[in-house]
Amino acid sequence: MAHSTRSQLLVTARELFAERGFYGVSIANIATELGLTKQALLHHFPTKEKLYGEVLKEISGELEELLAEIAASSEQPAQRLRRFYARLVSDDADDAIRARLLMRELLDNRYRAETAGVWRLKPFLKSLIAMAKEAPGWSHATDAQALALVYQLLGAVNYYAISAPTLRGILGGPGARALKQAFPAQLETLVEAAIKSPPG
Amino acid sequence: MAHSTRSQLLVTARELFAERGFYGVSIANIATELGLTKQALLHHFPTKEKLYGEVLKEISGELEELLAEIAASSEQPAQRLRRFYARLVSDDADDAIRARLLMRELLDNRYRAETAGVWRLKPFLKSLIAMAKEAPGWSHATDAQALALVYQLLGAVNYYAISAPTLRGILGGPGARALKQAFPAQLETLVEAAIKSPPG
DNA sequence: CTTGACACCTACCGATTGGTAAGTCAACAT
DNA sequence: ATGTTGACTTACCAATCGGTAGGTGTCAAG
Repeated sequence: MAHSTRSQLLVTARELFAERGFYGVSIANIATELGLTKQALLHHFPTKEKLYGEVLKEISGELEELLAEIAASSEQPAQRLRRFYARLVSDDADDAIRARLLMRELLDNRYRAETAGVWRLKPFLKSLIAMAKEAPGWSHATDAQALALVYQLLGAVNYYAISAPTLRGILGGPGARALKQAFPAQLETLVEAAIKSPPG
Repeated sequence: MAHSTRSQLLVTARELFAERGFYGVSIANIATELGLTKQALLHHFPTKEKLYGEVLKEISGELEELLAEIAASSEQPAQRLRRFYARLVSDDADDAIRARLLMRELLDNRYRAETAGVWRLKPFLKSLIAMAKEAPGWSHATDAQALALVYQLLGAVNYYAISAPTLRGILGGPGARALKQAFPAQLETLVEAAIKSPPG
């Protein structure tokens, strides 16, 4: 049932929530996008919150999957981290949508925290910390230091990932394209430089 | 008129927009926070959009002011950049509110772009790029490369700045405090390492 | 031929949204 | 005394919000 109404609703909801935020989208918006009424949506998802929660669950699952895939590789720790961050900044439109929705959740969840099980990000961060501490020079770092590192890099990637429309506005098409081209190499440099500068 | 109703409304609006986003806050919410009716607010600001626009204008002004202040100092370029980023991650609650609101604007402005004059961030980014290109080894970098650098660092700082509640949820109080303590030093390391790794 | 489940609909609900209209009331200038 | 003005109010509006109630039509199983 890859194209069932239900899964189409989830896809559409993800896109709209990512673009306009939870309060910026009505269930009617989501349903009419597929030529349905909001009652059709409510037939598949009992409430708006539940729908949002399911979108979030899908996303956290995808993230863990991605990290697990890279963690399972036989590369060096530093190389794995580089590849992980590079992967997050891919051109894939779905990745941008996911980054936007996660950023919004980061901003909003103070007001929806426990209801949606947001702390799902916890194992994801734990894995990242573990990966960082395997890098040369980082084995003696504290968890807080390793977390600061991976979190800063996460920020470097995701901040950019959500900025595409704004940057295109500020820089214009050619400027935005030049940035898009320069960004990955600069990011790799940043990740490498950061790992090579362990604390202490 | 430092404590005029008008300026109090602007302060309250900034806080609430930062916490819940444009669509998550009603003008009635903002007004009742000060014991007023929403019509009192509409007396001072003709529409909700105009109110939001004024908040945004204030904020971009503050950012440019901060950057100008640091740019005017006699420090070395690299030192100025380090201090600028460190300043953004201060404990100041107002800084956190500003970071949250800017992040929301970054996410939302595709749908409100020209109306609110968001491209005000442009001179701010230009100044940052100029400051980066003054650092040793960066004079031959392209604008796109310098922008990639400063934008990544901006992301590293702001992503963390908006994450406080979520991280407290994930890590618990002690863990969050340890991170808060480790973050600035790690950030300085990151900025330094990044500047010392010019492209090419 | 009937039954029941499923997917979806129209009709409706009370609450809330941003905003308008038309005041009231105190302070101040003439 | 008499306007005028600024700050704020109550009363109201149509539109939209999330959600409920009670259908209709289709299709497969018995």
